[in-house]
Amino acid sequence: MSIKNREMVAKVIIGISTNALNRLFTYVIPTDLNDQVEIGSVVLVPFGKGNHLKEAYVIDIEFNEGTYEFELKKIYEVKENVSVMKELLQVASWMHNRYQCTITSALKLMLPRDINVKLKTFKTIVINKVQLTKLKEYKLMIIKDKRLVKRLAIIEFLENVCINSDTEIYYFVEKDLLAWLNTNSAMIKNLEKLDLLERRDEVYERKIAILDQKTYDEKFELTKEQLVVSNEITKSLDTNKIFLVHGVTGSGKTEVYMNLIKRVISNGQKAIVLIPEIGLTPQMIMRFTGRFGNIIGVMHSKLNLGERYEQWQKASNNDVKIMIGARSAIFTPFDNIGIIIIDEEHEHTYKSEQNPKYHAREVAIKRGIYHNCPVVLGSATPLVDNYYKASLNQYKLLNMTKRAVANAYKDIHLIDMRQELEAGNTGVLSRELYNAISEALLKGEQIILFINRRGYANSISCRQCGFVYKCDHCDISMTYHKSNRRLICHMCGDSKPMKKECPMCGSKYIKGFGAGTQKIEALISTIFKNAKIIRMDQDTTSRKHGHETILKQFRNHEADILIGTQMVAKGHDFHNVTVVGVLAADISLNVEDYRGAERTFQLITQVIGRTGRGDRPGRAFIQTYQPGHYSIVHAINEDYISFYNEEIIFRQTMIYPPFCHLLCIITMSENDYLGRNLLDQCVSVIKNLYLNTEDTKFIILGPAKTSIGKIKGLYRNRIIVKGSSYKKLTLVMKELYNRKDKDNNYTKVKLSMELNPMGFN
DNA sequence: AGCACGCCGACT
DNA sequence: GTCGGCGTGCTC
Repeated sequence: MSIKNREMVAKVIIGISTNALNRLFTYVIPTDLNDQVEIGSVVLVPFGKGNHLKEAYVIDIEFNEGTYEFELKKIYEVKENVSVMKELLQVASWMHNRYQCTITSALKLMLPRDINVKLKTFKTIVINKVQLTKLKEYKLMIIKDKRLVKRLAIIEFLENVCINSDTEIYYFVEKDLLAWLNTNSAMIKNLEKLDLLERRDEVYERKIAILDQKTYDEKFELTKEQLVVSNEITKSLDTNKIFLVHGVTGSGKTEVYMNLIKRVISNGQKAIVLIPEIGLTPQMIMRFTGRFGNIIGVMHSKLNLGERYEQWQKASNNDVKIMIGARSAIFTPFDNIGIIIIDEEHEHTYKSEQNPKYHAREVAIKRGIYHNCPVVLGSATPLVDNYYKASLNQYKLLNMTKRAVANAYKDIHLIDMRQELEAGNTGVLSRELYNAISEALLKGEQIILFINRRGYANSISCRQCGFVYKCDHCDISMTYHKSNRRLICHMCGDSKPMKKECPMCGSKYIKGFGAGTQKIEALISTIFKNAKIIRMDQDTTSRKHGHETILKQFRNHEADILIGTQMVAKGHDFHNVTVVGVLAADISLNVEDYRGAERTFQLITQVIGRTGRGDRPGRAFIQTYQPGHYSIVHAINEDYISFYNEEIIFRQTMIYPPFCHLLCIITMSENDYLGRNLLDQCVSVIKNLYLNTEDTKFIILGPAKTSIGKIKGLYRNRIIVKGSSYKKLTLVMKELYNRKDKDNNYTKVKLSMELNPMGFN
């Protein structure tokens, strides 16, 4: 028998994301599908007792050696138009190891969500030169026939348009034509029978609104500083170096990105640009489309299935060469990537909160190695971890310290809320901020107020002296629990009693921060009764164009005061805003997370970056009970490096990342005791594990309740394992998952593990 | 994810 | 006896 005739089999992964199925299954490739099945193909296979057709992904193809103890089933169908590139198959397998996710769940990120979406088509009328001539002759034939007036009208219409067009072939959208002439398609069909025109199904291109909006900015010339940074990266375009661009707000990082991409494109390569959330940065995309036109694609969570499919296809077919998108755009099916850019790299949105809990930066670096292209991380407030890597020369640090465009004067006020209390002001607004708002309202100017609720927890602090209850071991704010009137550390589980007086100054003004955006909105509206107030938070922006609607209303001055969470602080320019305020900087500072100082620094830096952008001077007011805290002081002085120097010492002394990796293990269970018990088991396993060696010892914190102790009837408990080796911690994860799977005492307990999570809720 | 098998309690 | 609850195990 010749090799040609030997039967082939495909090794596939079934498209069901579960541990038990995270392995290869073998299917015969029917000879008639031989040409279609390739590595990376998406196929349908009969699976299980019921032989239900399931989606599967072809990982490998080999000859059928016939060494199977069971009868192989056959591949039923091959999906056209979709497949996974070989490089991305590798990425999926790498993700399985790194994040302990199923290969299927990783592969699903690399395919359009519903691969069955058909490209939408619509009837198009096509007329060529020959047909046009015939059409004219036909018109003369029927011109006197009174029964054919309608037909004549159509012909005249078509003819007129053709005369005014200078192409060889003429296209008309049938439904538009019918609407114009108030008729139906029967007439057109008759003309088709006479071969005077042709009706075709043309692919309908979904218009993605954002791609139609263009900003043509004249400024192509780079400033000296932009040029230095751009040249530095250009030198390394054929390496997989990682760059950290630390550029102050307004230093023009986008211009540098566009310059680099221009080079990459002219080399015949492609580019991926990640931004935190499309809804927040439409201007960025508009600038890109203005500069690069129709080779831009977008990919983000608010596109519908059809839109996603089309963008994916365009990337796959080389119709677009630059993909701008949120986290998932890192999986764009590009071959020959020349650069990957991650803007605002410090943003938490780059880490997925669902399985697979991947970090887009890590995937970017992985892809960068394959494509031998640079990865550029940009931020005004780099993640401490990444700045540390730059200090070790693992990343190449590039600085942009100058604003590209001169700014209006800005005026920053740090307000000590303890003094407000001393003066008898117990409200949410300091006198200074109140006055500033009143003045601005009188002048018809606008105000933005931030309430930084993210990561909010019921921390307890003294409004007279600024004291905050912190854990003695973890140096992190403790959380007050009403049930037993104790303060608990959600890192390690240690607790202490809550006293009625401040242990520092003895005052009675010791309590928690409570107000969310809604409550603040109500309070502010009673203070400024005549002002129109608009709120922007997760509740008000969940709809498809939620962000844009609210921001547009505010830009059109349909409201005087905008109250919002951190999302408001992102790159928006409101030229009529002259007052911005952070109502309680302490909320983000006193979170039960070691990143509280970092988040506070980021927030204040962003808020300050928003002021003085127009031609009017801007004023920023930062209210806090801890005006001496290094994150606040350095943010006010716009001094990242001093902040970093203090923060890195805190991380080092307390052993937090980047000086360790954190493995966060959570159990969720109807039975609180059972969940906690499983964690106790985990602790003893980890302590005795062969991986727990003297030189890289694990530090185990907890078990402790999570900050929200019970969600949907399930009690949540947690341990945190600190370790120096990422690899070892993934092996711990694997070991614990395996043991739990085998032990049927805990089938009712859900176990969830994540390495280096962005938050601790 | 499904589906079958099998073990147990409850019931015509 | 048998019906049906769900816990357990397997899927090329």
